[in-house]
Amino acid sequence: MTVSKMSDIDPTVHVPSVEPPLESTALQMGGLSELLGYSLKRAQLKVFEDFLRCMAPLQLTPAQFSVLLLLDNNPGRNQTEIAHTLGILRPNFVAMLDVLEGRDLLTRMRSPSDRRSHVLMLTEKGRAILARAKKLVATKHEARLIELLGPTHHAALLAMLATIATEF
Amino acid sequence: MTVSKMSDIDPTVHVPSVEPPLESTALQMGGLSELLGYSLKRAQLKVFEDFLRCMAPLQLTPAQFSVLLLLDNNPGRNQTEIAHTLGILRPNFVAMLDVLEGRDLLTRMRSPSDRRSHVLMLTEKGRAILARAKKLVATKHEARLIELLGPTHHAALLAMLATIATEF
DNA sequence: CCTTATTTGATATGTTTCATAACGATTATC
DNA sequence: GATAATCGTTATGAAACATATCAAATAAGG
Repeated sequence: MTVSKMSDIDPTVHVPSVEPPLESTALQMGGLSELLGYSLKRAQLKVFEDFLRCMAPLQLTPAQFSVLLLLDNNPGRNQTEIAHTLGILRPNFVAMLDVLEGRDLLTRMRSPSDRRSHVLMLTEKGRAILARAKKLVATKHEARLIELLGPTHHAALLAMLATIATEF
Repeated sequence: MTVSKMSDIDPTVHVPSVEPPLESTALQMGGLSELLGYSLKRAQLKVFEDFLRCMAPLQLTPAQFSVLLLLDNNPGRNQTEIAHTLGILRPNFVAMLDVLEGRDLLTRMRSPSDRRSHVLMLTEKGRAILARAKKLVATKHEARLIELLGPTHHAALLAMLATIATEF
């Protein structure tokens, strides 16, 4: 509390109304900042923004990066499996793959065992881009976040977010 | 590490290949879960989902709730100011206000001092809905999150998200 | 004053993201 | 062998997000 009590104010003294040079005062958030969802969204937007900046030389969105990373760690999976674990609906995944395949970062191959499904695999170029992307993410993006929060807090934050994502 | 060393395995013993009843094994996340942006997005989606569930009886989205809350704490502000502090672009704010005004939760009044701008104010109904909404958020929504994380972790999480949102 | 610039709410428009229904081809089930 | 389920795909729509522009009102500069 920085405001004086009424009894402290001498009515004979001219108080120069301490707020005049304020250019349209900042708004009261009214507890909005204490809403986890609000802070989550705000933080997420900032983080994605920075991700895009760091990844600008490779022209990869967060979603595209996650697809390449998942393919690299799970070769031979089909579209349904990859899309599902990323929370992407299959119809929307098609156009996404069209773009990545058009950039020659991955290939769709008809599976010999089940000729309905496509086996997804990173191309040589796809693996190269992913390697560079992982370096950029680690050194430019995530490193900045760790620097801001400290490694301990950063780890704690990750753990709490995982808890929410899986157990909420 | 739950995997035995090779030297621990007796080659004469039949190991029943511990993975057979797995229906299309879970995918390797390949470090994706350690990406703050990924976990942030996942957690944010879950939280918003729950917010909508809790708010279903009042039919308020997170964005609509934030507008009502901000108006209640900052009466007499115009559209530009409210929209700006919420990170909403003015053109998109118009339709949002049309809906809320159509539901008789707020009113647009031409300002006497500056007849370009609209002074926004909650109606009686708007204040009533907001009061019920705040109760629902506190008792159903945020309470569940605090129960999941514990009050201390919940507070720490809020603080870190605020740090990211403001200083990143 | 009078001209010029800026601001406010609004419209139009486009892009991106997200969600649902349905189809042909293939495979599984009974 | 008929029926059902699954795969990738297309079509389509709703919602969120962004840009350019407008008329009206106000502010600023000469």
